[in-house]
Amino acid sequence: MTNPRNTKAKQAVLNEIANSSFALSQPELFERVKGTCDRVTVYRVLDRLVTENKIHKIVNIDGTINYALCASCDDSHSHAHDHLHFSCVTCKKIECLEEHLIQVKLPETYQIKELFLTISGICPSCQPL
Amino acid sequence: MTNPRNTKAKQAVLNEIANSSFALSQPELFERVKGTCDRVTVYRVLDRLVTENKIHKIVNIDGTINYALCASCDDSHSHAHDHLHFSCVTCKKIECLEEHLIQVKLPETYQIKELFLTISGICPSCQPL
DNA sequence: TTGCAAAACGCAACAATGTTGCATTAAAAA
DNA sequence: TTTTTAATGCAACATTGTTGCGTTTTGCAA
Repeated sequence: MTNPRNTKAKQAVLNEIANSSFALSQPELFERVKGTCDRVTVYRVLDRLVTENKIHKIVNIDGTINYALCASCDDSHSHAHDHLHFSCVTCKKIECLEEHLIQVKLPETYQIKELFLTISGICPSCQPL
Repeated sequence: MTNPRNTKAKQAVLNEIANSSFALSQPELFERVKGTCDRVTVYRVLDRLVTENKIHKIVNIDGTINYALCASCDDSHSHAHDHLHFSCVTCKKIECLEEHLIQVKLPETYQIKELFLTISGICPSCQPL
């Protein structure tokens, strides 16, 4: 295993992700760390952070890829994302709902590896009165 | 409401989707109807078919977008895709498992619109002995 | 503290996927 | 058959992501 390094770009990207209440895409992240590093670096930093289990990748319902911290995750175990994501159609934010675990029964001829559940709708902050 | 027309391109695309046992992406579809119509037309045809509720869009776990018929769907009702998709890590094919409906309970502060569940794993055809 | 190996970076170029504008073609209704 | 306008082709552009390579910087170790 190679030694990961702590660089300015990595810190900046991780910081933005950590301080955001919702998942961010690469373009959104680049916008926020602009000046700190190159566009390509953001891609590479994100790949590394995912590999290091610092962040995880969320595919939104429209196919866009977003990144978020995972409160329940630490470096010591591999990621098993059997929790769900909520995607708000109003504010477009993506939340992890880690307390909601998913269980599905399939015929035994299917071997399940991972579950990806995203629910679209209106989040609490965007509810009309 | 405008009148949809039945064109060669539309028939060709729909035909490929109907004759495939798994969901196809735009590039895959274009490859299969090459010669019949332009690349851009495939995009437009797909948009129209989705609007007309003839096919539905599936976002795969890697963010790629695929299209499939929905056996249980007809033109008379709006699409509610509360069934799940199985994405095989071996053959890369995506299947609709329409018999498996999903039910999730969230706090009432969340207003649910649609559910997107994709399970990755190994499909029956790709199981090792 | 300084030197060094390689991890990480910037930049340029490229690739894949999707979108838009506009003039032309062709469905399907009159 | 004529007419209307949905649909197409083509060219140009936009966005997102990738690759190669020479240069910089980090973290370790002398």
